[in-house]
Amino acid sequence: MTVAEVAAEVGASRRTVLRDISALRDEGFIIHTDPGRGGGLRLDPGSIQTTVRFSVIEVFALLISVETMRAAGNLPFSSLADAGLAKLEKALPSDKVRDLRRFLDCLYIGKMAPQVDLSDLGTMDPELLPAFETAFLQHQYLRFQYRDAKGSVTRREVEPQAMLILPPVWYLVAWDPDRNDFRHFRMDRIRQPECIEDRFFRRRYVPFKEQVSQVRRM
Amino acid sequence: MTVAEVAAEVGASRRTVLRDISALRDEGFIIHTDPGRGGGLRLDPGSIQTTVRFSVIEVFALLISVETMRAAGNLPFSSLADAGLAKLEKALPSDKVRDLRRFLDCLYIGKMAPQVDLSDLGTMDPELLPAFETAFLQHQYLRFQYRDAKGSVTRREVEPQAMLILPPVWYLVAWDPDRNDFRHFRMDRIRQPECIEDRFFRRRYVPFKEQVSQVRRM
DNA sequence: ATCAATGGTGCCATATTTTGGCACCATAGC
DNA sequence: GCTATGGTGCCAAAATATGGCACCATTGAT
Repeated sequence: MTVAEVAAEVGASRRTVLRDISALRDEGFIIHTDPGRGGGLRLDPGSIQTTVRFSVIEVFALLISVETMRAAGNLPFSSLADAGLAKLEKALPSDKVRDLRRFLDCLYIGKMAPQVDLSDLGTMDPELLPAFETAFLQHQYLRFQYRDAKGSVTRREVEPQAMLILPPVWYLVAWDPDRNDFRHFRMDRIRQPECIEDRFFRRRYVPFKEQVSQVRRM
Repeated sequence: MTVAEVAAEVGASRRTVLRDISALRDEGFIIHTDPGRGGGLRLDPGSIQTTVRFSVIEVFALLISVETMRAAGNLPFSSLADAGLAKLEKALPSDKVRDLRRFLDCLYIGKMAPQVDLSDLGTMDPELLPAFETAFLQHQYLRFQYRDAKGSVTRREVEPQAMLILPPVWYLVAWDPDRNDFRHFRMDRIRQPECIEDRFFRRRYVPFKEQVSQVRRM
């Protein structure tokens, strides 16, 4: 298109369109121009940028998802996804980036344990991530309802110490003060999670043995 | 904080700050106010929205990553990630959404084949996704350099028919006209991909057998 | 060589939008 | 009742965007 055509289309003057083009170039759009008779404007489609607005927790969820995928060695087209990730992370306020790092420090990934029963694999409670965010970062106790493999439901009150992924199952690794030992809880079996103001200290969690690596970032 | 304090901090008038607060509320920020002596403003931290600008191909890469993760049954905190995904998809121009769907139609995921040698697992060529986008959506031939398991390098010219994920390895499934059969190419062994204008017809690809499902969306 | 069609820039008056100040209202605590 | 707070309507002033004009550079057609 020529500048005059664009101006007619949007109902602005030639001068304004030229100014807008200059502004768009400053914003990163790549617009080729050909002067002279038969010339005009060409917008590089690859340079089109779309604007997305996220809440902080959404960025958090996306980053954790993709980081986990990377840790599983399963991130395709990584340099492009990386660029997107970098933008996501840059969008987070700096204190939230610190939180994210600390959260990822608690995240471990391993191979699937072959003997796990997947027939009843459910979805996680939507409140789980916000609850984890508080529980892990503030070292607060977590109280929840847990349905074990046999179907019996109990109420637990534990110290969240780590998260363990044995794809496709996610586990909460927590110190159970009642039983004085670590326990693994399948996240899809947790309901009604809530944090308790009381604080605890972090314990040393040694994941099973080999075959488990930490989802680290930078 | 009080409005007067905010005004002093940002160097604007009380009136302007009040106008800006009203605008922020229109944008979805949740700001509680307490009138009367000792009152002031309180910003709900959960309502903070950050603005991120993506190129179309970055959105594409992120969506493919997360969709694949979902197909692998490995998407944690899904309702929150979903909200982020929905925003990402909404940010795509509608013709690109159609492209994305068609691209995902070509994507299959299965269990890891246990006998694969992962010692030389490399990273994909950054040009691979843009090349795939053209090759799969325009049904164009793909030409590339391929280094096989023995290390010998050949040049190929094939019809891209599907992508197969056997985590953590990604394969291009393509019809090789020279050999008159389907061939599987590990994506991390592909270099210098480029599309050729010639078109081909889609062939019926039947992935191995069971254990492989399609990464479908909606 | 000349001419017309194109992008591009500088300048300035005009149009539009934003800002600041003021008066005033409602509410809550002292 | 007084004071400190958020909130609104109004209007003039300040800031910004727009449109018009003159003019330059480049390119292709005549």
